[in-house]
Amino acid sequence: MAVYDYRNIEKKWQKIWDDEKTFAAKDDHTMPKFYGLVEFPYPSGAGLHVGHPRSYTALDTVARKKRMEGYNVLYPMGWDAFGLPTENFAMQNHIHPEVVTKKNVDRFRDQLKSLGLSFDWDREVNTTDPSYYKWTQWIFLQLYKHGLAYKKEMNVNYCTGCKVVLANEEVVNGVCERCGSPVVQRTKSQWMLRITAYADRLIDDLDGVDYIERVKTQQKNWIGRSYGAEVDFTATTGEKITVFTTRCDTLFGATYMVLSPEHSYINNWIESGVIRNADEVRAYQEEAARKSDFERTELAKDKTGVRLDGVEAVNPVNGNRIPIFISDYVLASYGTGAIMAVPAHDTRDWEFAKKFGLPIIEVVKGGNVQEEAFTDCETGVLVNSGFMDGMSVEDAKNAMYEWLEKNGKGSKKTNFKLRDWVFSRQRYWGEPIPMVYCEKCGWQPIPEDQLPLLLPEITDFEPGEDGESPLARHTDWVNTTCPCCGGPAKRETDTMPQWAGSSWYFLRYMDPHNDKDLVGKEAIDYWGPVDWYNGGMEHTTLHLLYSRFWHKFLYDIGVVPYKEPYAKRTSHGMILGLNPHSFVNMTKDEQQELIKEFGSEEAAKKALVEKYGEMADHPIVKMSKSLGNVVNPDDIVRDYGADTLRLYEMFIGDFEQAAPWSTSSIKGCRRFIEKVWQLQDVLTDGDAYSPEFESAFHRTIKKVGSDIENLKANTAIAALMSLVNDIGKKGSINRAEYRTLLILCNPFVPHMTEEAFERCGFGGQISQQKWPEYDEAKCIDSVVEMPVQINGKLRGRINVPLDSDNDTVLNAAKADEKVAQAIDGKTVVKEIVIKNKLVNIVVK
RNA sequence: GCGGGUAUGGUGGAAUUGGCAGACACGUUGGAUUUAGGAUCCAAUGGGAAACCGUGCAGGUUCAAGUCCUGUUACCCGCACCA
Repeated sequence: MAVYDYRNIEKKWQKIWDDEKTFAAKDDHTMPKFYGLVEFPYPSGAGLHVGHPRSYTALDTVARKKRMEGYNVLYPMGWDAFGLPTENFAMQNHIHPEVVTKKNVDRFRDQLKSLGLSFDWDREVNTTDPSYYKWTQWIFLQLYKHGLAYKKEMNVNYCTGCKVVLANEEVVNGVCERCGSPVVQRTKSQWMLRITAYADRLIDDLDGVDYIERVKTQQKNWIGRSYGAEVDFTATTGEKITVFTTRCDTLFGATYMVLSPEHSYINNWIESGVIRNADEVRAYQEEAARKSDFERTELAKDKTGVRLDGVEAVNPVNGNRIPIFISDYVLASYGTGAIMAVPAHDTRDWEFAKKFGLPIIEVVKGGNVQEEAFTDCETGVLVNSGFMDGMSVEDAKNAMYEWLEKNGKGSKKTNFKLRDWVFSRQRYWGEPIPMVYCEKCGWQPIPEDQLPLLLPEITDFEPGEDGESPLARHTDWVNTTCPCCGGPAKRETDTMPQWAGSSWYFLRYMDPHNDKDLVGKEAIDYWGPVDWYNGGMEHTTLHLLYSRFWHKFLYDIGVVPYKEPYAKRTSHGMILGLNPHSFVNMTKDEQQELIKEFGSEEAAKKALVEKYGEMADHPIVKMSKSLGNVVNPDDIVRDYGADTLRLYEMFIGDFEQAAPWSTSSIKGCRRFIEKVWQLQDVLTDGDAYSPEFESAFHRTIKKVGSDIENLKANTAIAALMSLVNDIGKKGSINRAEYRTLLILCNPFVPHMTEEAFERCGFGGQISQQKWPEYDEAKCIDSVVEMPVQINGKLRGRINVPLDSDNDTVLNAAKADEKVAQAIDGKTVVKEIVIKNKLVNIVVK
């Protein structure tokens, strides 16, 4: 009996694949290509998580199948290695981040290789490698030269824990996405990238790519485009106050105006003495500034504000004078920082008007505006609106656009929620920003032939007191000469954010060793774009958006020949763990003990929640060190084998859905692999499928193939298990059948199938074989079993030849004993036959 | 509040166009083998004694509904005063 010695089998084949470079992409550009990509990991000190292999294995099965189908496959891997955790670890342990990074990368690489993933290791990239970040810096310089990188004094999100500025995307519920510390507002001079210049294209070009729908909608919502108009009101002091509105049709209903507390006019008015309640206004402004983003959202429901006493605004369409308020429900950073308030047709304005006793004028008929704001744009009809009376909302908007243009009181305008990208970090372990500041010449880019601008070797990584970069202390590096005038100048000491290197890495894989260009023309013409990119939903509004932006910029300057980096984007669900503090996950004994202790199940659960917090109520949670429910893939590889881990991760459930890890379910996958392995012992001769299994094999080939392409590996594996169960019942398998079976299993179970293929002497390596073909006509058996229903209830089954006509089928059905019994003495009202599928006889 | 998603046995999950609900697997139970445990193999396994009843809940369309329509609830994810 063949012994399944998975440890030696897996070691053996991993070495062969490595030595022979079995999975290296070929230079033959006449072959059809397939570029599959998974998000390269951040090589953390914790090592690989069982979540990583889910994505990697899924595209690995695709890559392996595509190779067997004759594609030249590029399936690369690399390291997104700049970032805070490494720097923090380095600080605590007094080791240079470079050393830490190298150690972590080596560990990750070993772990990935132990999983038998068919990456092309010759194309490994590392974002911290100077030959790589040279090009990251080069792209920054191009952005600068094209006016898309600029320095700005601005309010930024400052993480009190990491002592670093964060992008909007990195702030979650007012706290730092990474460390959870509160985020406060600070004024700092920052490098910014003008991603907003690409806002329209980042939305519109989504139409041309094959992304799963939720990614598209999430990006669209994040970019937040809205069409409207800017309307010029006039202050009684003479200034023009411009507001943005998407509902210019309601202009006649504006009964007050609101400015954000930060609006620039306010200070002018206070200083010139126009405002009579200056103290009150000042106090409100200060209060608003003190509130963190978090508090501002917390108090979202309760509207506050102060009326400016002494100045009013004039509505351009009817000359009405309306009061002006300041309130923090109007954001300085969106639109013009000022709104016209139409309480009758906007919920927030309505709440504010009710609180401050302001008039509510209905201008769109359809609701009861004294009870609640009427915001429906579909059914309403304009009233109290002069020349627009009787129009629909849509028509009124157009009429108003026209009126505004004609009278010079405003114009159409599109606004976005998307903000420019804060690109500076006051940290050491990132790409230096290749800019120099000269007192005489201002900011100057360093000459391209001086790239890469290397990170200096330093030993003190602590951030400076007011959040200054540790590089700022290293004056010998900071002090340099101006590339423009040759005079003394200082280097930028901030570094780029974690997201920089990952914004273009997919291009470098196509041509990783090119020392002249970011990517060679021939390489990108052949390999681009990425055919299939899989990654986490958490990157939708970060990495995925940023990298699309950079790619579009590179397209604009002629570096890449196509507009969208990724033709297809899919996303995997997380692998979750069991919560050891949840009552339902405890053993019966533990539960009994708790019930004894607290009196009842309810009381026990309550006690657990008190002890461990709300989380105790959730049986399935994210894996975390503190809960001790983290599963280490190394343990699974050691105890069950890489093939079993791979098969299990693919079998665990719907790929897009989160799934709880279950170590006991792994056993079933291991059993299946052993079953397939043991079939070697019952092999018989034969160079064609045996008649009894012919249709089963054709069907399975079809199903496994299409399921892999659709990320439905779980059902592909189920089909293979069914087939193997049937073969097991027969007790033998012929060589032709076994050969096909091994190839079908290979994408999921690469090591065992290679070994079995070799032992059976089928010739060559399995990964070099052709993917089996199926014949549609042979997928169906010549005899079909059809269920027979009476009044929709199953009463019998019949076996009839494939494609039998209705009469034959009905006669066979009525000949069935149970069916005949059920019909006996009743009138047949209707007879329905669905060819090859089902019979339903309706009787009364 | 807005946007997206999910709901099927004890568990993870399957079910082309509406066409046998519960594939496949875990777990459980019984049996075989074993000194014992583990491993393996065989059998049973949605509920119910049965008629029947069963896909979050309430209706509807249909010969036929997990799937379509109307209403509703719970949970998850994203955004959150974006004018």
